Amino acid sequence: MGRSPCCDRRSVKRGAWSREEDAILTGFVQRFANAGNWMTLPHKAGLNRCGKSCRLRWLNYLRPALRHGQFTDEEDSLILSLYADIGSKWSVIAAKLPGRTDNDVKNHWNTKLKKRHLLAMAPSPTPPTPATDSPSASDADESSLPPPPLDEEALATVDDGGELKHRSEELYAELMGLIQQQPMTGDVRSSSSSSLSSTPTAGASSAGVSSAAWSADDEEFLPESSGSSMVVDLHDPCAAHAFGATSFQDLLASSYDEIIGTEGLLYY
DNA sequence: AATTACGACAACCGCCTCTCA
DNA sequence: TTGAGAGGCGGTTGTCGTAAT
Repeated sequence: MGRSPCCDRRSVKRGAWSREEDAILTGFVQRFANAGNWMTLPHKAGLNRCGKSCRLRWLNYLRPALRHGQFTDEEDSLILSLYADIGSKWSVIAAKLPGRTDNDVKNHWNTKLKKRHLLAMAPSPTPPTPATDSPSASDADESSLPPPPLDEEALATVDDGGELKHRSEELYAELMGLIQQQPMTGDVRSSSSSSLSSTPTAGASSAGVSSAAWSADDEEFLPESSGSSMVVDLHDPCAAHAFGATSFQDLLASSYDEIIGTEGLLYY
């Protein structure tokens, strides 16, 4: 029996995405958000990619309002706290971190936080003396470490007004406050006009960005135009000529940095 | 200067769940 | 009710840049 692959791996391109592919995918998703599904998108958009790959690229990298770059201490603490609470439910954890994807959180965990988590879990090689037992007594960085993780039984004992739950909620509220104070400019793909709560790809489950889906039923997904920007039909050769290029491939290759606007639309 | 080790992150893989005919 | 297709998700791998040797 076995499961048939979603696409022929031999016939589709794999590996890193090019700028041109990004631009085509972004333009297509923005323009035809309600016109189909991910499996048919590559064919319609003229991309030689697997539909799943397109979806992943959009969700993890091209989507508006995504935040790339370093995680803050508050985010680290929240991730560690949530991991201790629910485990490796990266999509759930990412939903608590506006602008972060489950892949981002997962990568961050595997490269950094996992070690901190293991260090925190590891038993001390020597029994702690009363003098060194107090928090942050031996290491200045200890103060940034999360509290020791709790197992499920322990969690069950603190469900009502438990400190862990409170701490998690406090951290989240603190994080939200910090994020809202930050100007939205500066990040390459941060949206200047779309708020985090109105992320167009946010699913109905209120899970936030990580549960985003390009759903044919999602009528609120991405407006066709935004503000005074122009939306370009990538398949219209006349449009390409209007911008002084023989084709959009040429156009995209020559001016990618201007093409990808703050909302991922094709701006000019 | 060359090589190795490591960190960061993008992308892929395969299984599971959900939806719909 | 059921089976196929699509989406969602967690685990894993690949690649590239940089620090260390």
